[in-house]
Amino acid sequence: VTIEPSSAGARSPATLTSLARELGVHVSTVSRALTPNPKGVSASTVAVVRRLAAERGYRSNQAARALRTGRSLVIGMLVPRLTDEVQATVYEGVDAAAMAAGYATLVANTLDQAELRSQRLDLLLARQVDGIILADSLSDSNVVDQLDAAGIPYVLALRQLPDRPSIGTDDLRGGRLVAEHLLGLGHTRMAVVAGDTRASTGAERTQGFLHACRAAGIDIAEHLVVPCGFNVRSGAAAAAQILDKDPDVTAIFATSDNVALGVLGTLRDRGRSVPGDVALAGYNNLDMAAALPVPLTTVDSRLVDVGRAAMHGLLELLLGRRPASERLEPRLVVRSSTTPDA
Amino acid sequence: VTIEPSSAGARSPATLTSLARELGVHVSTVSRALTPNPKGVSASTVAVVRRLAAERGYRSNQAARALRTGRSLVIGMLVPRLTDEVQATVYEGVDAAAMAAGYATLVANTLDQAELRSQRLDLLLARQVDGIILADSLSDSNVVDQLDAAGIPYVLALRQLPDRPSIGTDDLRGGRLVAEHLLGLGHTRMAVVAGDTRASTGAERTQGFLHACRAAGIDIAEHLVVPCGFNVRSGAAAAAQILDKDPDVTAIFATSDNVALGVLGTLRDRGRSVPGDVALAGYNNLDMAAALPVPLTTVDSRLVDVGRAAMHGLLELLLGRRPASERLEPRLVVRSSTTPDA
DNA sequence: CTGAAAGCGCTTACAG
DNA sequence: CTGAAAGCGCTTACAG
Repeated sequence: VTIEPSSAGARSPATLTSLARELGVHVSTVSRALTPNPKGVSASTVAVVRRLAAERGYRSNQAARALRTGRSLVIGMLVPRLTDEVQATVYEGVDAAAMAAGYATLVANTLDQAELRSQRLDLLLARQVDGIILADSLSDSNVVDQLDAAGIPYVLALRQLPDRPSIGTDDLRGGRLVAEHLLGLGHTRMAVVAGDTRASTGAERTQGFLHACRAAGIDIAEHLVVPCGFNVRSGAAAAAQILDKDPDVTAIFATSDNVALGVLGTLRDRGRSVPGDVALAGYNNLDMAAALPVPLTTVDSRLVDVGRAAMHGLLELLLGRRPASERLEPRLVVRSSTTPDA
Repeated sequence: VTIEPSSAGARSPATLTSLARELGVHVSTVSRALTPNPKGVSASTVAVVRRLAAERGYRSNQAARALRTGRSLVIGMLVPRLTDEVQATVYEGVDAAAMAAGYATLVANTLDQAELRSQRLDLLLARQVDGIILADSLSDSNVVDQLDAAGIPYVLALRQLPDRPSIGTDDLRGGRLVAEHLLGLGHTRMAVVAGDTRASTGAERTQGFLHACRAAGIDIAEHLVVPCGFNVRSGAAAAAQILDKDPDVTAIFATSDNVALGVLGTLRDRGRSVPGDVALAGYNNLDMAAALPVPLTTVDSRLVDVGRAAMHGLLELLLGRRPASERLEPRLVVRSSTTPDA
């Protein structure tokens, strides 16, 4: 079979049928020859078919494949907001693992708003996603019930919910690590900027911190544990509230680096130095943390690993197995915002 | 027609055929009744069909629709890396506009690597995307030629290329705004951390800056214009190089806020204060810029608007019209990193 | 206004 | 090892 030079772009895209016609074989033969591990086709046929397919720039039509097989090879992911580097990093892990497994990922921002969350979920389901990764779970969110009812496989990432398959880091332990570090430096007058406590991340990091303090005989007043949104602005406001209530705190734990950055801004505005007047710790170990004028002590929450593991869990689910929920080990990263000599 | 209570989740998902059977009408009638603006169907039929569709939780199968109509209602977007808040913000604009128009967006990281770029492009094309937004163009990238050859509509966002449809901000002007600001403060000994000069953003912001300086009679030595990757680490290294060559620069312009953050770290390590010893300006006006211990002077590059406009341009293209390339107006945001009293 | 039919491109069980 | 057929769920031009 001689192959005509293809007049680039002009002709309509190659299909199994067009290849079959050109080769004088049946479309089903072409289809078989093009599967990853062809079986029941002669090696020579495979070679000829693949050569022409490459020549013609053939690309399998995923819509047709999806319709026929009932699997779209697309998974959906719901995140609070992708401009948050924390979320974007988890997504990076998900996407890498998804691509490696032949899946594409459709992400959607839900801005932690219930209405938007269910609207975007609907859109994902209409797109026939094979499964979903939820990185935006809040204690009051009900999308998991919708998913259970619809029978769509899903895995929670980063934020967990009781009795649901989920992958995250051990946030209780992460909070404890920070507490032990600050206690070891002699701090007793401490405050927590807790983040969104409807998210298990904010709640458990805070809880782990408070537990460890209590175990050391230090009780932290309730009004010095201030919830806030997981962003710079909201962190700044929460810090202001704390300093109004107790201007003499010597250490602040923020449950995310972005929140810590907001706290830093407020401390600056109030003329308090870090760590001279106030020691400050964040969480997540974003790139930004190391680069700040005063490098930030924080906890590495292994966000790419979380994303990758969540996708692997979902793949298990898609194969009909039951993946175990996992809690990865967090790691304390000590820098100058808590210890000047770091 | 009475509607049986649906046994949630258990039964297989509703299709046009299942609805038609249940109502005793033809599938084509159901299809027509469910289009946004039904024509050639009686109002009463529309009502009955829609009621049952809602009751049964019917969702149009997008794979089937795509196969039949030849349009997937999915667009692809190539970005260097979504963990860069700049890119994530452009994506947010694209996604918002896409969703409003009934499109889903498939994003892919290309890490500014040619090989990965063409691999991910291939995957997008196999998914039958209707069009593509390229936010990762470099002067040496050839994917646009591939796209031209394949006849796929595309729009460049943020980074431009000669003679291609593109939406961005006026980076020449943005660079000029920074130069005029610094010149106005009396600086003459200045340096530029240029970012990736294969990207039009890095190249033009730098060019605009240098032009304005030259127009004011200030020439900046070539070795004080240092290219780097658009990230914190690389910005830090470039700043070190600059300070090694001229320890007495009084002002540095970084073509992105992340790069500026890296410069800040190096200045800290060298014991130089900002703006006392060195004035520093960034670009993009990320949230982080305002929160830094020394709030950062920067240029608002209207990233969400860029994303939204790029998607609108692509929609025009999909309708067969030729959208004009656009350059949005940047805006200088002065903060304390250049003027202590700001 | 409604029905009947064709067909988008693919995969897969069934023959031979 | 190859062919022929059916069918995934939808849309749309064509009849009536």
